[in-house]
Amino acid sequence: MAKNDLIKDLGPIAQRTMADVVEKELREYLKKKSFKPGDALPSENELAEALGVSRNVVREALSRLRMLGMIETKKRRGMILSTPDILGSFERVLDPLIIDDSTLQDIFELRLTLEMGLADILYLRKTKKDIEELEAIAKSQDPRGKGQAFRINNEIAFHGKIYRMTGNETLTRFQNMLLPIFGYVISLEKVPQIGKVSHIDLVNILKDGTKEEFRQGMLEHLKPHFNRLKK
Amino acid sequence: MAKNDLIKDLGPIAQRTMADVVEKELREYLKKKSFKPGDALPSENELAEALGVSRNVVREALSRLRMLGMIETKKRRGMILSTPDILGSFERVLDPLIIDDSTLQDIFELRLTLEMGLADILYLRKTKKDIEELEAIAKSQDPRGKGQAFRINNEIAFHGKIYRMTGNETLTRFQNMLLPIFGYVISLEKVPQIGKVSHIDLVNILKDGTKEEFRQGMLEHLKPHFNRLKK
DNA sequence: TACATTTGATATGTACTACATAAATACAAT
DNA sequence: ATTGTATTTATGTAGTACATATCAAATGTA
Repeated sequence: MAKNDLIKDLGPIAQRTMADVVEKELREYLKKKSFKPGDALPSENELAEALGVSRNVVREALSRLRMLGMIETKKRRGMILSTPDILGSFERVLDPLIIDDSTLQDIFELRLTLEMGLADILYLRKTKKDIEELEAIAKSQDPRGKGQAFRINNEIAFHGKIYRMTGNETLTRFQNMLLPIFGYVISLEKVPQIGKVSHIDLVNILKDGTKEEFRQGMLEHLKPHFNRLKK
Repeated sequence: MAKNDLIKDLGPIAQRTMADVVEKELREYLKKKSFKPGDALPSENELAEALGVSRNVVREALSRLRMLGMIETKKRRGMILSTPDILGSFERVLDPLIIDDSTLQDIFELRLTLEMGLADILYLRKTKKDIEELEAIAKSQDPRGKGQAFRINNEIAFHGKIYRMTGNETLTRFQNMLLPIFGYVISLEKVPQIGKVSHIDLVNILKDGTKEEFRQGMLEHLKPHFNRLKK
């Protein structure tokens, strides 16, 4: 049997460390006991003894949960369960340089999907004031290009404002995190292309147009990106 | 000055532990040296000595990076940088029970946004075979309710298939993670409501209809959820 | 009694040591 | 050339020790 086949059939044995096990164990423990935010956890020593591992291992596992914001620790008081920032952990990993190309492409498409799906919530929440601010941003953007960096900043300012207009903080933060990826993928293209519908056009649609018109306008605006998608 | 103002102005001093600092330090180190996946890292002892902390602290920081999939460790060989699973960390935190209500609502809307934005990529990639499979799923679903659990499973199967049809693995996994949240928020409503457009209707649109018709159909299908959104 | 101060106990944070274990390397043997 | 053996090295785990912050109780004071 060829070596490649062997690798395919067997693969490396996943060797889990005690810290891995304890992390999982703790997570299940928290779930099982249905701890609520603010509830106190047993001390590190108690956990270590109960699990039959060294305090060291417990601390490595706790360190992970702490990073995710699932627990907070105070000296003497002990540890309490808290409500994690769900995007915090995400943020740590979103570096274009360490993400594989396939996933980068996926994220690129994910962002396009969000952009095309915004219209409904946007039209539910947009205010006159918001549109005025968006217009100000769009007008400050000279269509005559001043280089790649300037163009990308424009994009960020404009689209970022649109997300903020939805009033959805998680969504806004999320798209903000996706921006570097998006920018990275765009930077790979040789000749930057611009859609037929400009930012100003979109603002005008937001003023008088319907949801459907806005969606159509956004599609046109993003057309160059959609055109690059592979079937 | 009232106490609340004080808290607002000053806030608690964020007491960062050495592990926090080392984690950040390591992350910057990896970035600065522009390590690529597969590259070997210094040993724990070397890192500890260089940073002037105990090996213990270094291990707590490394444990976090290991959880995120940023590094892999093998005995004797040492540590190597690897490409993290960007959704892996996300998954760990997505428990409806520990997320605050405001964020739950945000995620609910995020999922609706994705659903409404899918049409373009879906129409780019859908195949005849996919539609047939989707139809099979839709037809196996008896519209006469068999209880909440059955209805939710139907939703998951059908919409899950739609996401898979986009060929975007990250997107598919992402929505799969959002499902528990979505289900949880829905379960809070007293009287379950069903949109005018059924799954079978959506399949039929996919067969013959346009992108815009599909989007309109999806909007109708999700109408009960959209109606619950607050302005 | 009410309030301020001191003291003690406790849980986390950090350091250090020790050893088991796995794995790469070199070398010997069949 | 493949297999077996010894050595070395880095991680994985255990355990001890102590600093530090903080809660709680005890003590002192008006």
